[in-house]
Amino acid sequence: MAQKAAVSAANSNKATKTKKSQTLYQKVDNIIRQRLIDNVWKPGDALPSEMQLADELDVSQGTVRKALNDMVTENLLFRRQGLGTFVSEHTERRALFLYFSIVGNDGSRLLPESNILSCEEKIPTPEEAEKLQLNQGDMIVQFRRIRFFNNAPTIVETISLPLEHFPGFGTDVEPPNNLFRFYQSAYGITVAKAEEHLKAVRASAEETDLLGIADGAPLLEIDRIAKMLDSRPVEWRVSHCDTSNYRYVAERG
Amino acid sequence: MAQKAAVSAANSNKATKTKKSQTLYQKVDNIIRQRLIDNVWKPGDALPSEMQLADELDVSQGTVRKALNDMVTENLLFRRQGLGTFVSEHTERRALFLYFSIVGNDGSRLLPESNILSCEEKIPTPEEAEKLQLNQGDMIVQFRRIRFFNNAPTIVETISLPLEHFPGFGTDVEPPNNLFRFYQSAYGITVAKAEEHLKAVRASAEETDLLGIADGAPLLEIDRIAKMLDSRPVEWRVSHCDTSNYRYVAERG
DNA sequence: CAGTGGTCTAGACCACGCG
DNA sequence: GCGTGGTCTAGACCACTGG
Repeated sequence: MAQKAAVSAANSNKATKTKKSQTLYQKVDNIIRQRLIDNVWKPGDALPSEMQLADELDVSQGTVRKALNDMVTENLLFRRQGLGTFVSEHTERRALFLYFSIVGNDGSRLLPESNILSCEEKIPTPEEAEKLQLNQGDMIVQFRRIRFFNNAPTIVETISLPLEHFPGFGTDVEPPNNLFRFYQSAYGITVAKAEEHLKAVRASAEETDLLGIADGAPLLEIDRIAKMLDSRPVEWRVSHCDTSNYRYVAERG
Repeated sequence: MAQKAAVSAANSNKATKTKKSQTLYQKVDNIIRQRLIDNVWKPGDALPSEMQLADELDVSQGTVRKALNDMVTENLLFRRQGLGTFVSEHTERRALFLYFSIVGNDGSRLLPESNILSCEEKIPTPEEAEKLQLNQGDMIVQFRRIRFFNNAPTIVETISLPLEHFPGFGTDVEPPNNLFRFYQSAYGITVAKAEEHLKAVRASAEETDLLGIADGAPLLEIDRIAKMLDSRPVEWRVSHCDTSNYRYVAERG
């Protein structure tokens, strides 16, 4: 029989107060979250059933359910009635709807194709080190690529990664189009959330050339930090988009 | 005694199937939502307690709780332990954090001041009628304003409203800086969500002049439709922002 | 103090997916 | 048929608020 990993050693009615008051379902949440971070359960895997988890952690099914539901709303897990609870994967659809906000003027969604322009390992600039929260001496791998919608060049991207987490990236293998899925399958790194900063900028001479647009045309700059399950930054990406035929969408409220 | 408004007339164990399968808490949700739309409970009001609602609607407290919690995550309601459940208001903070995405380069949040440039009632163009889902013959009120951060002109906005919902707007009274709060207090209209479309555009000659920027400088265009509780559009706003010292922020995932 | 929402439990039945 | 998650109930106790 599996040994019980009770959430709390002493759960008597008026237990001695622990320093940090944390509810039961929060403890359950943290335990499950840690197992995702440790890759105990990998993307695509089914979790044990609610009853099994409740049994193992010595809480009621309702408490497990609340913890799981919270993680479902965070898109870390998803559930299918009659089947089970599963760890989210970075599928094409997920990349398209959760982490890619550029759509056609008619609202159509499509992942653009990519061509790598350059790739190098380098010592980070102070800005890069700060954005990726690097330690002294950490290296990064940085590459630029151009992206096409229906063969029309539309986006120029500069992507920086902490080399520590991505050994051999860009030298042993060609980076694929869907990067987040690749981070997950090749390095076990799951992108859990991202913060985007947007500005309007003038196209550089190089961008003018690459995108085939007028001199000094306006481009939409998307400056994004992507973070892992434990909130550490994993990727810094700056995208410059020609929004003549495309737009960035966001929901508020 | 208040008359019971039971959610379902016949709730026997194996009730005759209704055409649309809807769960109990969804019915409760819809009833409460409709009361918000009908202004039975106004912004700032406290709802009856969970037990009272459960009693009135003839369901358990847990079912009411689930319905209320769903609406809390939608920001329609908020709860304060020991006090009660309340209808959300468009306070300054709400406007700032939920519906205003422009922050300083250092991350500071501040609502800009506004000056009205022009205001008129007019027949909508086909595009305006489509964006606001107007019927034949409906009029709109349209005004332009310029917005300042610390006295620096930064945003030029064009705002269109269906006159039907805003009688006397712009003629009887000067539109204030915080519009959403004004829609709510003066017209009983609550903005519940919004969809934003972003592009990079060149400043027009007029904008160049108003914002004191270089000729043809890039501006961030925010094209937004704001919707009421029942999802009907109430406002179309196009903002052109000088993002030299400010940026638009969004969270993903 | 009484009343509110917040947490937790236990058990029942339903709806779904698969063999 | 069986196991899964989804819904619903009933009741207990806790934590917070205000008078």
